[in-house]
Amino acid sequence: MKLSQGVEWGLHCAMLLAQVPPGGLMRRDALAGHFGLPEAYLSKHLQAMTRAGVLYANSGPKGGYRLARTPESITTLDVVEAIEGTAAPFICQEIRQRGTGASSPEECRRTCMVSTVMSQADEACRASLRSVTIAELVARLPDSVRTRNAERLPQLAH
Amino acid sequence: MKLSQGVEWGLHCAMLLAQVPPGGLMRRDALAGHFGLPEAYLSKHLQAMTRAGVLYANSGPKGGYRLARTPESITTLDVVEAIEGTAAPFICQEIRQRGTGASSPEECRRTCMVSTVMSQADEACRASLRSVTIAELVARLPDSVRTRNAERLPQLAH
DNA sequence: GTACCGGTACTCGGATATAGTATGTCCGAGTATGCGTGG
DNA sequence: CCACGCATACTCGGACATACTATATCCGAGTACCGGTAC
Repeated sequence: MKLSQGVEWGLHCAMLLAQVPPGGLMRRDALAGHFGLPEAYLSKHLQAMTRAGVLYANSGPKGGYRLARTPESITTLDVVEAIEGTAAPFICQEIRQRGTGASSPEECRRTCMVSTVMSQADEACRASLRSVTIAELVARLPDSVRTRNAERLPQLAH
Repeated sequence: MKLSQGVEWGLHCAMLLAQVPPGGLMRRDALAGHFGLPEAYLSKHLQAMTRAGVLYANSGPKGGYRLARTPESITTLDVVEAIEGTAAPFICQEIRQRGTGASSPEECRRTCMVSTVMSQADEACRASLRSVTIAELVARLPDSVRTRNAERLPQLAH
């Protein structure tokens, strides 16, 4: 059940990219250096976010990453699903239909209660993540951090 | 992020044990046979639930498992935590304090927003699981299943 | 002087090793039973 | 006949292999730039 640490990296990177001036691209090594992360491994997560349509990437000189949409339209759930995958964490194996105490297909027309409860918990978790956007995360950063980024990022981006 | 399949096994076993007549113990092989599960591996999860105080186990002849408490006082969260562990799925590594863009300890007096959001989602998930008890899961089983269990279980338990 | 072309340097993307955890299995510790024995 | 002690069979508990996924890294595909060259 442990959550990948890549989620933390992805969210912080998304927050940082949200603070880059419009039109600016930020290179992979700049992102990695800003947070002290291994660039080679970070690339995997950035790649996943790009595939999921959260980031937009450009190759070649003057290339780099930027958000694919506005920070207001990107939720934390988008980032988590981009990295962890959209598959449900719980997959019912219908063990109620197996073994000596197996239920008949008739009795299984309704979804297994265990599966239902787990799905509800999953949905509650997703709803919580969906309710917060990247823009809101950035807005709640300390003022000093935002101002420092506003000063440093134009130099790192291009 | 994938959830262990042992959770499904544990919940179904807890539901079944809740239907055993009071005072009756159910052996491990009976549980495994009822659901068609590998007995050797199931023992690991039953062991975890016993350690967590969800189940009570008795060794020797006439031994077996029973619920440690009433089905009304055992929540699905209890079972999930017993098997998956109580550790939070997300652990903040404070990458905001690392790298060239590191924030000062002053700016980090407040908890990292990323960590906060993830904790809220985790708490939402737990609250959802906590709101459903084993007794309620059993109550929502099809009548035919409950009656069949009421007939079969006294033979399997002792 | 200008437009075209080729080479070059730089960026991201996917294929490739390694480590840690979930999965699956086995044998040993502990216990109530049942029998044999002695009083 | 009764009580005690011992051997036994049966149960769960934890130590031991294996498979899969997350972690970590590297090199190749693609692109924009820059300089040289021909007109």
